Amino acid sequence: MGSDCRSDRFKTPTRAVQCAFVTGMTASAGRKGARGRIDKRQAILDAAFTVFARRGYSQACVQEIAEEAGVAKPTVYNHLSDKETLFRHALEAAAEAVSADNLASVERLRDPGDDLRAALEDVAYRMLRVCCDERSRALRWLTYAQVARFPDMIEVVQSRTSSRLAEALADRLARLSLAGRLRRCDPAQAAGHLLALLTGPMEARSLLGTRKVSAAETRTVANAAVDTFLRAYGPEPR
Amino acid sequence: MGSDCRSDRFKTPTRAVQCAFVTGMTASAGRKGARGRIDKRQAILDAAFTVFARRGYSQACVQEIAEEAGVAKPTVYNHLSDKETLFRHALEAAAEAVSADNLASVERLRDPGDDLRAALEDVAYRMLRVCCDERSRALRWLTYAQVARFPDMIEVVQSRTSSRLAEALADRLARLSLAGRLRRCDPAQAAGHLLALLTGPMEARSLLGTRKVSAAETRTVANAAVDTFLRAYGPEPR
DNA sequence: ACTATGGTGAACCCGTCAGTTCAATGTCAG
DNA sequence: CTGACATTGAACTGACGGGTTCACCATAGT
Repeated sequence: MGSDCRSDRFKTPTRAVQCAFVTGMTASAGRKGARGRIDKRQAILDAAFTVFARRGYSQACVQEIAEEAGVAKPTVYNHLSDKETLFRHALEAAAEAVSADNLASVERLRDPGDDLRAALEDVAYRMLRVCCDERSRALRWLTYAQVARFPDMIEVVQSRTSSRLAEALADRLARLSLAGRLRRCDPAQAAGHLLALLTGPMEARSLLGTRKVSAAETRTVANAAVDTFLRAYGPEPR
Repeated sequence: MGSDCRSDRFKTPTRAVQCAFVTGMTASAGRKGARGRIDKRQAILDAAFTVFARRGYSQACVQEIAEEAGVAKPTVYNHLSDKETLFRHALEAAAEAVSADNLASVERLRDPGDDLRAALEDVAYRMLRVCCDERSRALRWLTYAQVARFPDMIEVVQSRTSSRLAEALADRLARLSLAGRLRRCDPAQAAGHLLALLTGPMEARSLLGTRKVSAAETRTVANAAVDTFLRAYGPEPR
């Protein structure tokens, strides 16, 4: 069987690519059984996000996505009709994953303990980490970059990330306000302001994500934001 | 005479080419009748930004830029060597124009009068108007969208817009702090926080610029930001 | 062993578009 | 008038890439 067509089997199996990029799921090896098809679909979606994040939409070619997924090009089209569908599904999955991470961070405000400032600083740092990691950055970038082509994706992504995060944070701040640990205020506005104080300076420092920001620097940004936030929204002196 | 037409491929971008299109002009148009002595190069750069803003980089074709400028395609290549050069020059000019507008807004803080809050609200509203108008939005969008292809443009644009604005604002805040009208603080951080409080909520409301935000709503955002800012950075009660 | 299912590589069609060439035209300098 | 030169429309080249087709193959379930 060593005919010409089999002679190129020395291609490295890039099948073990990081599926964790989008889904955060463990890279369950693709047993080529009944589940093979599902694994492939997942691998393709993961690879799509990876490549789109690397090249941008128009520069990413389906061939590269196929290679990244360790799959042939026709297989890609077999699972997802075309490039646009690929893009939409990949972004939506990534948005969902980011959302989960964000909500997990905020949840820590449910029991802030005695030291509210410390709790806020902790949550702030975690949110910055999530908001500025590679996946999150790529997601925002891709969405923003393709406004002209897919304007509806803004709504899809925004609702799953910023909006959901702001709402969850507002919930926690409302409780804190009611408990007298923050002054009486509009919790939605307070949440918006806290998030702005965090992400705004962070984006400036990272030059829209192109420059690496150290953990210490991130902590500084987080603490400064919390300080300003507490000056503005902390409990009234009575 | 336009003797430099062919020879300026590598000419420095010296003259900040005023991208008039950004100032709200509508496809100004070198009308074919007036084909005498208009500066074609200017028209081409204006048209380039207009079309890039409309379609994005890769979707914009040089043919359309030529038509927008009222010029033939070879003429475009006669003035600017290729599409990339077109893009870089157009963006840089737009950044320069946005910078000028931003600095003009901040300059109003030089003599804030008796009512600091009112002065800040006025300046905040003006900055929001500048930061969120069509030209500014298109500029940020294009820069962000082409990070993968032209990573260096981030630096070019950022330094002329965000950074320059933040510095100018920090200058004014430093004076106010020294005059006892704000508490003692790091002016750079204060400026960063004020800008974040303004642009963050604004971007959320406008869905990254896709939704129109009314003047009244903009005012609300500005006033809320100033309120929070003054609570955090206002003069200490002593 | 047989067949069905889905995967595979390679070639292919086709549209788009950057960048070029060219002959013709318009405009000015002298 | 004439020559120099920018400009123009149109046609052309070459690259690139989305999407399809097809003949072939590998494995699973029977």
